[in-house]
Amino acid sequence: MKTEPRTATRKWGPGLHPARDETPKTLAGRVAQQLRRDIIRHRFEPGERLQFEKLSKVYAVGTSPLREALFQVAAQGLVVAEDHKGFFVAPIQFDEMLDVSNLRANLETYAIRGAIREGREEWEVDLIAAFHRLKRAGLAVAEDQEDDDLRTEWEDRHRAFHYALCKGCGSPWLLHFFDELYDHMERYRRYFWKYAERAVAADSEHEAIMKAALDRDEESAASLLQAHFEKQARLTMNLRKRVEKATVAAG
Amino acid sequence: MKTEPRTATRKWGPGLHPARDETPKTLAGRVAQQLRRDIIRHRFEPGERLQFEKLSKVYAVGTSPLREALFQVAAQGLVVAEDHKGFFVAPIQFDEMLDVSNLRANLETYAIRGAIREGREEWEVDLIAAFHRLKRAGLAVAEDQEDDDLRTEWEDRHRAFHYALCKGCGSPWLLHFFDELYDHMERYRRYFWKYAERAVAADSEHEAIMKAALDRDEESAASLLQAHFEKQARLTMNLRKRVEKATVAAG
DNA sequence: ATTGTCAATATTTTCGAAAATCTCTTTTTG
DNA sequence: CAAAAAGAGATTTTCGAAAATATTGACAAT
Repeated sequence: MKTEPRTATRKWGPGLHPARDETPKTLAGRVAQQLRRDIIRHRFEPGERLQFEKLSKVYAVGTSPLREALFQVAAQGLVVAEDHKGFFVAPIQFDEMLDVSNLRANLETYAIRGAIREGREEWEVDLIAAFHRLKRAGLAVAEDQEDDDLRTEWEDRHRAFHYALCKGCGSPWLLHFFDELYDHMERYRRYFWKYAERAVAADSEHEAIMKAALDRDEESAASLLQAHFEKQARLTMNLRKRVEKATVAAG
Repeated sequence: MKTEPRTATRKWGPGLHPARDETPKTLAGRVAQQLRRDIIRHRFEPGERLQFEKLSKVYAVGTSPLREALFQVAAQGLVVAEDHKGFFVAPIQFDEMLDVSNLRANLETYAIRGAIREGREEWEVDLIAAFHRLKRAGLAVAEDQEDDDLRTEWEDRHRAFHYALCKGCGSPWLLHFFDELYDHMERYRRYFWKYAERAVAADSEHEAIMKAALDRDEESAASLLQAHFEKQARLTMNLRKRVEKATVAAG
């Protein structure tokens, strides 16, 4: 016999994504993480060209790991790749934002239903904890609406809350899509920070959703969550004209 | 002025995926396509190690494009990447198959509802055409159940039919997830060909779904589609024990 | 016998330069 | 003068070798 075929240690589920918190052990992975983060936080302009020479300096890596990182992020849609032409930061498009929002609404209501049916004690505990942390962050933001670090903390906890809601459903694929979509949504939300009144008034909605979930009331939880998404989308679209005016003026 | 910032030409939507039919202009893209195809068609064993030296010869490319291709496919979950350890063909896992199937059921029923509400004439025409092609392929397969080329043709048309069903919803993100999930599902289905009775008896279900869709009957279409998925999942799971026995015996 | 250490080997990862492709300007042609 | 062609320059893509990391097997210690 030649070589005993080694097989993958990781159990199963989509992708290579190193479980969001893990630190990648390769340059390529690290750059991918940074790049993702930097795009979400608008360190690059929407549609901006991502040149190798420039990025090589910014991230202090050679072309190989950079290229690999770019492909990873492109697979997620935060970067757009065009053969022989290069890579570009994904544009900001209102139509896409609505698409992402609608799909999230569908996915998360589906997930919460599953979680309510199958979620175990651990799910409940994590959910309550996540809400508590979100609530605290919301209060902090309300006190100082200009502090971007506080807002970032809120953003992280907001993601964690929604994730906790979905987690009990036990579908790795759904959670994978959740992550991909949430990244885009976060990017859009941050884009609107610049223009929106700084207000975090959604905590009561979050609380109501959580309570319905803990009561194992599938219908209430699902419809509250759906309404939550629709309301946020509506609020955001109200900003549309203002933003478009501002960007036109700036460009 | 320095450089007029070029921006991406592609409008928007997820990813780099070159619209499924387009031929990539780079080696990396071409290899990614081939690799995807080869994994779906089981030219590699589940869990098998994908070594650079070996793959370099198989696809006749250097390490750079190969590596980039691997990352692209890994982002989709068909390949699993482990830092400094290499790449592996995704394992075959029944739990995952069920997960994929359930999520597809949710996504496609959601899509068909949207399509029924918003789909235009073009959607109807494409759908009818796709069904007709699928039906023809089904008849061909029924005549010679051993011919793998016929089966492959059926498989392609089956994908096209489901895609046509969803397409009218007008959500690029949903269609993107559709593609990713379908690839996995096709891989699982092909895995079972080895063990299953060769029968393509689902065409009547497809026809019923299509008719409900064309009648713009959201509820019927959605529940028929849901039932379609559940039935297929049930049938497949019945094979589970047989397959497990076979693989244990082989290993 | 089992565990631990170390060196040797195999493999992945990264770099730097060559090749291929695209972009933009200039020149030629109708 | 407009439009096509050609050439120079910039950028991406690919290759081949060097560096970094994992794996294997031998040998020593408990």
